[in-house]
Amino acid sequence: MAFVDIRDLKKHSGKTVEIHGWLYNKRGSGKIQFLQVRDGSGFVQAVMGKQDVSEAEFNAAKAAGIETSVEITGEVREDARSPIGVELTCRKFKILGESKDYPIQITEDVPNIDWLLDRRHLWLRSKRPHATLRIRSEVIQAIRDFYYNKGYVLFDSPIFTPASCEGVSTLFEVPYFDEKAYLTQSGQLYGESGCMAFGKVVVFGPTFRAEKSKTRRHLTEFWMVEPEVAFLELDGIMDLAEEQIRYVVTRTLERCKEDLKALERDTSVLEQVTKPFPRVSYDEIQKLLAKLKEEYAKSSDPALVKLSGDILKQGFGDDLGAADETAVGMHFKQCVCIHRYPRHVKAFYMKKDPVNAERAMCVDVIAPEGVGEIIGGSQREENYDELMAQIKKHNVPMDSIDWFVDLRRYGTVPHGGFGMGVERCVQWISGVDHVREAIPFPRTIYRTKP
RNA sequence: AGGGGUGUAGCUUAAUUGGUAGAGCGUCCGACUGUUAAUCGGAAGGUUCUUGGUUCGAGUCCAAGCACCCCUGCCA
Repeated sequence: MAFVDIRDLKKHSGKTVEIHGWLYNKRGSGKIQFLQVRDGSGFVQAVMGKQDVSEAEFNAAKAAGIETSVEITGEVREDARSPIGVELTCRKFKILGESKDYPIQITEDVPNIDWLLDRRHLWLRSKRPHATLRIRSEVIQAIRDFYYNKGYVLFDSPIFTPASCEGVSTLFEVPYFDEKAYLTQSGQLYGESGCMAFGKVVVFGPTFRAEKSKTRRHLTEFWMVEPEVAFLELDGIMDLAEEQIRYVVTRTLERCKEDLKALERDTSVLEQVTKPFPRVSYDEIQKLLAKLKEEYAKSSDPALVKLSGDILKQGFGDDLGAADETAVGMHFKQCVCIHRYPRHVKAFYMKKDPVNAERAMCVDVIAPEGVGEIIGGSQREENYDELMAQIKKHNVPMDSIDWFVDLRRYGTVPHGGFGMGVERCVQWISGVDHVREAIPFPRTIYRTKP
């Protein structure tokens, strides 16, 4: 007899089937045992009456601890009390692997996240990480399908790189035979060479940042999707970013209903993703923020008054701060594209705005609900002389980037792309508080284990 | 890197002015044939983060250290 996935049990109503899995929870008496079994596809209750099985089987079930792995044969029976509509009447029960004193309990008193992350290899079995990581899986598959269906070539960039792509951020240095290498912090420069060969490429892989960030938005190792397209200019880049986010969110809403429900995610803001994203320039956003700052200062809500104090802290001409992004998200209640930031706060490879030399042809997509920046992108500087000037200005070491400059020497064209942080996207969609819940084994400044 | 905070049983936590470290959950034992985070009865479980100091007496006060969390900055 073949094992049946718990999610498919309803199709076998009235029949005798075999399932295997782990005891998620159980309760019972001297005469009946209620065994909650999970197999990764779903949860079902197997009901074991004392007369249904041998005495040895009954006693084994009674003594089994949480997370014992089991094989159960039983009849699938419809029951209105079951959350999945069916139960199993247990006929045979076999223990595959014992489990005593399982450390993680099902409880209202949620242990702190650090304690749980120390046991992440086990915590993965619990409902909350299970739902979050299923959403992650769907998000990643949606991203891959989106680009595949649009004819993009999947273009893998190297993990070992010679030096900084952006010049400023801290890189992880690793010994590389007799030399030094660095773990990539972006595949973009390689993506740019890819798009000159294939037109439309997408880089999708892990990236590493050695910044000592200690916030709920940062990881030292995270996954990034980076499309790069030849002949695409800033408006087209915003179109692509918007279309991609819309596709990923609507598809996850459709296909992960149960997981979102398990996480008690209010999806009303996510559903706004079908509307066009407001596109606001940096200069316009400054005016809006000044207005919001004034408005929030008068609020009776102390949280808004505090936020008001933090808005526009950075001053005009500087990058936006976290409070600014929160205020923008609160105002629009959906994703917003902010474009044409001051050039001096952005990376060297971004194209100068032909209308205002102080501005860069770039765009950040800010997600609402306090998640902040999930996409950063730009049209790239395609002019050789302009690019060289920027490289010098930013002190990018020429000997590690000379190959990149070749792209402007041999048939340069307008082009651009963006990077989206997969974990931040998953964090937003699933509504989990911390980006570390959005990846199976998070790496942060103080955590490389398990 | 800067600012703020926390550390008591496996987990969540209480402990008045410095005066016997207590509870809920989990675990173990027992009861219960319809429980859904079951219920009821009982038991075990503590170097109060570490070291030093003040005191008749320290979970509580002081100092140093360790660990982690949150926020800011950097970014995705």
